[in-house]
Order: sequence, then C-alpha cells, then structure tokens
Amino acid sequence: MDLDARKLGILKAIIDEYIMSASPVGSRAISKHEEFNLSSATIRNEMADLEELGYLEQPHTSAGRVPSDKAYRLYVDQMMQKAALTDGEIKIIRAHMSAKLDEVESVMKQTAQALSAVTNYTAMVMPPMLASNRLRHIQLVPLREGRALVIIVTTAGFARDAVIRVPEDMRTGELERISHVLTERFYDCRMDQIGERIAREMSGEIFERRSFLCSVIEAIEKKMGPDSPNVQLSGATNMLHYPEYADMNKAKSFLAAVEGRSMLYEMLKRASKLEFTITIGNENPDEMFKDCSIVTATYQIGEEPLGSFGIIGPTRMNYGKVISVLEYMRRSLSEMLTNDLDE
Amino acid sequence: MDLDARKLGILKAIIDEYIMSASPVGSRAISKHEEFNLSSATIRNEMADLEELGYLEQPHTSAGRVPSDKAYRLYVDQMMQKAALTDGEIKIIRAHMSAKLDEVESVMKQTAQALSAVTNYTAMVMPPMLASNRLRHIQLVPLREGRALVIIVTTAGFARDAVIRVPEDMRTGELERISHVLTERFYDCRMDQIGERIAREMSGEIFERRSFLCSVIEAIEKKMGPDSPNVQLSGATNMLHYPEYADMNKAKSFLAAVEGRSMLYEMLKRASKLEFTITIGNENPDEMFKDCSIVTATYQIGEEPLGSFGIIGPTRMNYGKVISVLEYMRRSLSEMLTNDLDE
DNA sequence: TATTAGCACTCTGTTTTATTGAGTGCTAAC
DNA sequence: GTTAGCACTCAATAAAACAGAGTGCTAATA
Repeated sequence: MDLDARKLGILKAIIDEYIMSASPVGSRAISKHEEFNLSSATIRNEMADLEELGYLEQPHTSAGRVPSDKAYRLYVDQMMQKAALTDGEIKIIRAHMSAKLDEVESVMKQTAQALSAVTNYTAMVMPPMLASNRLRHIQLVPLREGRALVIIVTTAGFARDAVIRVPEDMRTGELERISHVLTERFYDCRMDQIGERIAREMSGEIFERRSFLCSVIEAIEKKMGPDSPNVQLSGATNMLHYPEYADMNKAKSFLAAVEGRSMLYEMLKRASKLEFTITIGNENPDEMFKDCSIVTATYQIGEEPLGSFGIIGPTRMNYGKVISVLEYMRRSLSEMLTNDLDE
Repeated sequence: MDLDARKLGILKAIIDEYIMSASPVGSRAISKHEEFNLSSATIRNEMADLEELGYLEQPHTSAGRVPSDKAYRLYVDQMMQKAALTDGEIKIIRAHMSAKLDEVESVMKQTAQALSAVTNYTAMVMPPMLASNRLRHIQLVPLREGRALVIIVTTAGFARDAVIRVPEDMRTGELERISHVLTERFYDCRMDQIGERIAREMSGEIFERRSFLCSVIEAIEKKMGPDSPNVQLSGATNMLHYPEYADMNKAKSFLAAVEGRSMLYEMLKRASKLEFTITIGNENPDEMFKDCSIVTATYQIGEEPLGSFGIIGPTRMNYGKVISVLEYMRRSLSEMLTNDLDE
C-alpha cells in the first residue's frame, strides 16, 4: 500500500478543508468533492489507509480525521500552491510600510504589525544583526563628569549607543580626538572584527589612554554581539481567535512563552541562515511550540543577510498565503532598508 | 444614616477580604472577625446600609457583596495602609535592575519586568520625554550618496537618530562643519525650544545650506516630540491568572487593548504631570479599562520629570503593595538614570 | 476486484433536570 | 440596638437524556 495519486488528492482535500474549518473532516465532506466522484465509503477506506500510513489522525473513534504533522510536511513540500496576495492585502502592507519611517526601530515595528494584520497570525521581527556591517563612524560625547556616550554608526545607517566611564582628567578635546582616531583607524572594518583587529594592531603600540580605549571597544563589541534581543512582536492575541487556543491554559502558556521574547529570538537567529524556513509542529525544538508552525524569511541590505522575521500560527496554518506574504515582505523590507530609509 | 466608625471598619474588612479572595464576601465571613464581635445579622444590616450609600454592590440577590469603585476610592484615600516591601520583593527588583544596563532602552525594559514580576499585574513604562532635556551634541554622519544619519545627544545621555536626505553635492567635510556649528549654536538649549530658536535666530542670516539645515532641525524636532510611543510592557499575561479575566472575551479585549501600546502611552503621558496617580475603574476615561485600576508614578533626572510608569490590574488590586512598589521603583529608577547608567 | 449502500455502534456536545449550598431579607424575641 | 430563626433566591455543579456526526464492517453490485 502506497501513496497513489488518488490518496494524495484526497489527503490534499482533507488538509485544505481542515485548514479552513479547524474541525476534523469526515468522509462525507470529501465524497462531495466533484473531482473524486467517490462514495463516502470509498473515501473512508482511503482514509483508513492514510491513517495507517501516518498522515491522518483521529481525535477519537467517531470523529473525522485530522492531518498529522507528517501530512503538513508533505503538503508544504509537494502539494500546496502559493496564494498570491490580494489587492486588499497589499494595501494593508503598504499602509503600514509607507508611513515616514526614518528609524530602524519603527521599520521593524511596522513590519511586524503589517505581517500580523495581513496573516492574522503572530508576527515577529528580529532587528538587524550588525556583525556583517561595516563601521562608518565612532563618536564620543562627554556627559556629566566621568561619563561619556559612545555612539557607533554602521555603513547601513544603524546606530548604537552606550554610556561608558571616562577617566576624570580627560578633557572634551581629547574625547573628540579619540573619536577621530578610532573612526579613521577602523573605518569600513567589519563590526565583528574590530575586537580582533584591536588586539592585533594595538598590542605593539603604546597608548596613553590604553585602558580607556579598551573599555570603549568593549562597549562597542557588546552592542554588536548577539543583538540585544528586542524582537518586535505583533498580533500575539490573534491566536486567541483560533479554536486551537480556546482553552485558557493553552492560550496562557502560548502568550507567556511569546512575551518573553527570548525563545523567539533564538528561533529567528537559527532561521537567519536560510532565506526561508518552515517548521511544522513537532519539528520545532521548543516544547512550547509543538503545536505551532513557524515560517520565517530573512531580510538583507544588498547581498548581506541582516536578520530574519516570521510568523507563528497553528500547524493548521494557511501556508500558501503565509509564504507569499513573507516573500513579498522580504522584498519590500530589503528594498526599504537599502534605499528608502528616510521618506 | 451616615458612615460611622463601625461602618467604616466593616467596609474596610470587606474590601480587604475581597482583594484577597475575589469572590463576594458574605455577612458571616465578617462576623467572624474578632474585633467587631457582632452577629452576622447585624453585619447584614450594616451591609444593607453600605449598599444604600453606594459603597457595596450585590452581583445578585443571595450572593455576598462586592466593593464599588466609590468604596475603593475611599479605601485608597483614607483607609488603606501601605505594605512595605518584603526582602524577597526587593531581591526580585534588584535582580532585574542590577544587570549591566548601559542603554536607556534596556533600563525601561528591566523596570517593566521588575514591576510586573513583583506585583503580578501588568506593568508599563514610558520612555523618557526629551523635551525638557538640553542638547549636548549633534552629529551628521554621511551614509551612501544622498543620505546621512543625524544623531542628537542630550545632557542626560539620551541619543536619537534619524536618516535624512543630503544634497548630492555636499562633501563629508561640510557635514562635519555643520555638525560643529549646530552643536555650538544650540548647546545646552532645551530640546523643545530648538525649533523656535532656529526660526528666530536664523531668519536674518543667509545660509548657503538653508533648506538642508531646516530638514535637519525638522528631523530633530520630530524625534523629540511626543516620543515615539514605544512604551515598554510586561506581564500582560499576568492578568489571565485573575478570575476577573477567566472569561476569554474579556481577556482577549484586555490583551488587544494593551498590545497596541497607544492607549497606555496616552495614559502615561497624562499621568506624567503628577508624581503619583491612582485611577480606579470608572474614573478611567478609556472604556476599555473601566474595570481596571491604574497606578502610576513619574521618574526623573535631578528635578526634571522625564516620564512615567505604572501598573494596571483589576480594580480589586493590592493598592497598598502596589504603591509601595512604585515608590521604591521611582526612587531607584531616578537614581539609576541620574548616576549609574553604565555599570 | 473495486465500489457502494446499509446498518449498528461509538462518542462528543448540548440541553434538560435535580440538587446543593451560600447568602440574603425579614420578623419576632431578647 | 442586637440577634436567632426561617423562608426564599439564585448560581453553580452534577446527573441524565438526547441528538448528530462519523466510523467500521458486511453484503450486494458493476
């Protein structure tokens, strides 16, 4: 017994149906599909086979069948067709993205909102990882006594800042001078190589302000590292609309898991190595998301991947639509970051 | 019939009891309090009076009584005692606040988390409004052709950035020069007065780069204005633990209201004029929060109020504890921003 | 041999009905 | 002014009855 064309067709019909209705689908519902022209009894036999093969599951004896994770996997790999965006959906996205966005933070936020508004699932967006960016400018700004703000700007226009200590006897002019020296020396250096280069190039030389410089570099490195997990989240409550989360406890634990961004951050980081990922139910390493599916995409400036974003929904998710939305968003986000960040 | 001492005592007992139990309190429960030494029948009479006076309500005949908003108001104004923080609670706060916090963003986030962890309600923290800050530094950093990043630093060490357009023919040196001129000219000027001063002082002079300068100032002003509403939120799901939100729909609408930060932002902005505010149920202008109470406090650097934060919970909230927590937090946050933003 | 009609059976979800128990208001006695 | 006593109310829970969707199996059919 193997998966012939008919079984495949029936399985697809069941999955499509279940994605729509969220309730177990019975043989009669499928037998009504004209393309098959089979009685419910025949469908029942086929369904029994599909169950044996592991593609369907029965919540209890006299309910219809529900697709298994294995079935969804097959579905996204071979059967599903992408659903092009409707005009309405494009409009929604545009509405979010066309506002004057002059700050990375708000681009991330709007992206998340657009995604969740269009898909009705939960959206997450990871801020850009700056490791692959190149340094454009370093500026030290004196604050009250003993403190200064160090600001780093990358080629792509991202800025980070941190408060650092400054030796009491240092004058403003000197901070200005150091800013210049550092900018010049590390101009166009990859952010994740600054630490290394400092170790190499400065080891021989003698700097009056050695320890201070080290603390500056340290602060910079910290900011560039695993970019402080402020993942943008939007539409977490969308999940409450779905019958999968009608149970209070399930809803509670989902929301709690998602609220403490860290799991999402890990997921997105993992996913940022591939242009797209689809993770279905069990395939998810986090126990918490065993009955969710997660679809992600990466965004980039030019050729450099910068970060990733994605949506979380029930395994019974409208994969075709979601994938199209992410493809669209990936393009428009990358474009936006490359060209338009200011109008 | 008026509120004599006995009625007051009984009312307080009822409120305290209800805050603990969340279920309507009956006459028998109160009659057991030793301090009164009254039978349940007497209590019943008093309760009937209190109901007539508008301090108690009955969900239905044959249930106990529930305090009205009016009762809570009286409670917080006159009867409630503050509950000092326990060692455990202080430890929780310290754990959040003592991490290396070198960025305002993360201070806000940690504050929100500490608040929600300690109170078990929902916490919100508004980022600093920079209007009353003074300018410390302006820096223009050239990016790809035609774009630059403008960075503003205030005395208190807050930085903001925005991408702006630059005339194609402008050279790096010129941007550097303009940075210096602007910094010098507006050094120590209140952020919310820069626009005004520009209008006044520059109207006479002729600058080669007039329109460009205007766009720089415009970008600055926008950043300083109603500080882009990225209110930090934490513990929204805490509410789901309370029987008040056992109903899915209530939970859903609360979470949705809170997710779109904007209402919270408005609340916090309004509240930022007073050191503390307590808003109970109906007193809240937002329909959405008619059965919540909101307690807020402001934080500051030196004498200047910078922003506010607070917690949202059911009207049946542990006011005494919450107020103590906010007082504590107000001090430690203000201190932190004034002195320690770097270790 | 593959398909189908028919039928008994299973199991959930909903509605209906009883039952319990906490709490009240009122009256009459203290 | 206080209290014991009692009838009454009402929500919440449990138990019972019922409806309906769906299945698996068997025997007939093409």
